[in-house]
Amino acid sequence: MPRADAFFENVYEAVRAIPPGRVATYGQLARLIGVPRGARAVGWALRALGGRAARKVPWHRVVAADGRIPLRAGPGPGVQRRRLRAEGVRFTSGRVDLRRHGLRA
DNA sequence: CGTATGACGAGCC
DNA sequence: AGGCTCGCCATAC
Repeated sequence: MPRADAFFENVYEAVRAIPPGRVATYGQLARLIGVPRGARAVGWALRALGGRAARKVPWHRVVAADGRIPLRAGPGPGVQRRRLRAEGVRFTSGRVDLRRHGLRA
């Protein structure tokens, strides 16, 4: 059972569960870990992700609810976009096509 | 212990 | 459609 401070771990675990070629939104992840309104907190957790730990977590598969990539993400939005593209994620007008790559049940 | 901050989201104007 | 404000959650100070 989850410890009280397992929030970050839960976030990372949820992100790790995102298959290549697919993306999830902050709010969606928050919901998966049982905190429906914790989208911002999820962002906090990912931000706390150091470069070292970032190697184990596919943070680039996390985008905003509208499919757009936050400008303050990781090393830079360009990196994230490039990585997603490398996984076959399609972009439409700078936005990820969530209907096609969104995390679905 | 109260205030401020932030890789967000939904609602309103 | 686009932009602004308020609300939520978990930290930092």
